[in-house]
Amino acid sequence: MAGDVFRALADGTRRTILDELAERDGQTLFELCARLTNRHGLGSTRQAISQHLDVLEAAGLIEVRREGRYRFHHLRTEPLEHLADRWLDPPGSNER
Amino acid sequence: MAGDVFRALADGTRRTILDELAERDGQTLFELCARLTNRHGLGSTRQAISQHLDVLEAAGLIEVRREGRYRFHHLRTEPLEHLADRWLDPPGSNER
DNA sequence: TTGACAGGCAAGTGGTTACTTGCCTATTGT
DNA sequence: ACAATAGGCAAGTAACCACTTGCCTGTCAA
Repeated sequence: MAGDVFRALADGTRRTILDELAERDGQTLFELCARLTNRHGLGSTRQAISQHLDVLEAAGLIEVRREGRYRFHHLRTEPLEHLADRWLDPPGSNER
Repeated sequence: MAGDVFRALADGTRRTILDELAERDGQTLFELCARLTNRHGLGSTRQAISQHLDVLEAAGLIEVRREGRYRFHHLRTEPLEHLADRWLDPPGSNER
C-alpha cells in the first residue's frame, strides 16, 4: 500500500538509510551502522537500524538478499516513482 | 523541511483531504468535514480535521486564506514535485 | 442586539512508534 | 572444536501522534 511508503519515508533515519543505499547499494547491516554513525552522525544501535530496515522492506523500498551469514540490502526505487502523481495531474489537462 | 512533507503525507486522512482539495480547491473547514464524511466515509470531528489542516499548512502543502468568518484552503503542489528525486538519479548517469 | 454560524484554543487520552536492553542463533575462520 | 562475526527475537520504555471534549472568540444576518 502507498500509505506504507509515506510512513516509511516519514522518518529521517530511514531516509538517510535510503541515501546511503543510493550511494552504495547492497550494504550489510553492519556496514550501514558504521556509515550512518561515521558519515551521518547518527548514534543508533544495530537493533534500531535493523528495525528501520524491516519497515523499509515492508514498504517495498528495499529488497533483502540473504547469503551465508550476510544480509545484503538493495534499494528498490519503483515505489518512489509516481508517489505524488495523484495530486499533480492539473498541469497537463487530460483527466482520465 | 522535506521531512514535514513526508510526515504530513504519512496519514491517510490527510492524503484524502489533499484529494478533496485537488478535486475542488478552496474549500472551507465545514465543507471539508461534510465531504470527508459523506463521500469518503470518514467520521472525524471538526477539530480533528482542523488539526490535520494545521499539519498540512506547516508542511507547505496547503495555503490558508482568511476572509470574513470563512477560511479557505488551497492546495500547494510545489512541495510534492520533486519529492523522491533524491533517490531517483541513477537511471540517467549525470550526478551533480 | 441577539442568536446562529464558522472557527479557535487547550487539556486530556489511548494507541502507535522509535529505541534500548538482554539474550539467543547461525555461519565462518583458525 | 571454539571463538569471533553477522544477525535475530522479544519485552520494556519514553515520546509522539491522532483524536476527543469542553469552552471561547469573531463575523454576519434578522
